[in-house]
Amino acid sequence: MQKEIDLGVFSKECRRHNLRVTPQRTAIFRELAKAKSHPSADEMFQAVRKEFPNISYDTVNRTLLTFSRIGLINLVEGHTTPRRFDPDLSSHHHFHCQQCGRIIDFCNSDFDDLKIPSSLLREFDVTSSRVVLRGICKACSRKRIG
Amino acid sequence: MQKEIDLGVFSKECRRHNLRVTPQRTAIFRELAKAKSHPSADEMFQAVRKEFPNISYDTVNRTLLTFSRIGLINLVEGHTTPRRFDPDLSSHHHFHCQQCGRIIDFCNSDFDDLKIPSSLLREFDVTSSRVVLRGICKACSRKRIG
DNA sequence: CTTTTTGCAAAGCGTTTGCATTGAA
DNA sequence: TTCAATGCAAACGCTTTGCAAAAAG
Repeated sequence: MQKEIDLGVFSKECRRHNLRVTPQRTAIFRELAKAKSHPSADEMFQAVRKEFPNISYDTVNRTLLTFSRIGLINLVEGHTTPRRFDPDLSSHHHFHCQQCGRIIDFCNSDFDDLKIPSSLLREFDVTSSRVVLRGICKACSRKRIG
Repeated sequence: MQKEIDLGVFSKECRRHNLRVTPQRTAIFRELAKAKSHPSADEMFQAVRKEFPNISYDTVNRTLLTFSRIGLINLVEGHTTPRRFDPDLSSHHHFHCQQCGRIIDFCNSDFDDLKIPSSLLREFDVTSSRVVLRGICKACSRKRIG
């Protein structure tokens, strides 16, 4: 089940975004293909380091941010710091702006009533569900054009 | 549109969880009712401080964590630190365990095909959607019983 | 040769900890 | 009177910054 590593796609994407193909970036890209579900920058650093002992944490962290910026990987939403608290306990959904980071609430009754498959209910004790959309908010897309 | 403040519910919930009703907690609870969408601990600190000048950041932060633990408020998922990266670009969904913090991937084709209302598409430039479930994972619920 | 990228070290930001003091029940 | 909650200050974890040296194109 090992993901196939396509270095051609990698260097093409780099060129498309005017990024240089360095040994460090290549090593990080290779390691991502082997990565377990949702690695942190530090986990990636520890892994890449084995193949590339002189690489710095910094380069790994910056490269991961670069890769997520150009869409080679994604950032995963989580309940981490700086924490945001939500006093609104009623059912609602979230739009995350990839540009400004804002999280905007919206309501949608279809999304409130999602049927959670029984296979999932057997595996998890589910207490809530939410639809999370990502993209660019109105304010940011105006800035891009203007 | 000001949310109604029910201090009765508040003190009942505190008693139910063996938490003492202190002036600090009451002030924070009051302020939460006025809060704009997703305040951070520091934003809450700045707000509560105006009514309660001697309160410490610490108390505000700890109290917010306590409130979210007993379900008086929620934590909001976001793309914050420590960051987690996802090399899997194919459509999938997430289960967040509230106990251990793990994020578990699952696939579900119904969730892949959610119809995003055109009212939302007019407001946002949506690039991806995901269902995020919260609850307790199998491993953690075994620990609770055993 | 030019411009990006790298590695390092220091700074930064928000959170957490340990502990003595205070105060709710 | 007891035990939880508070406030403070220091420690901590992870990220970011500034910059000189190295390397890609």
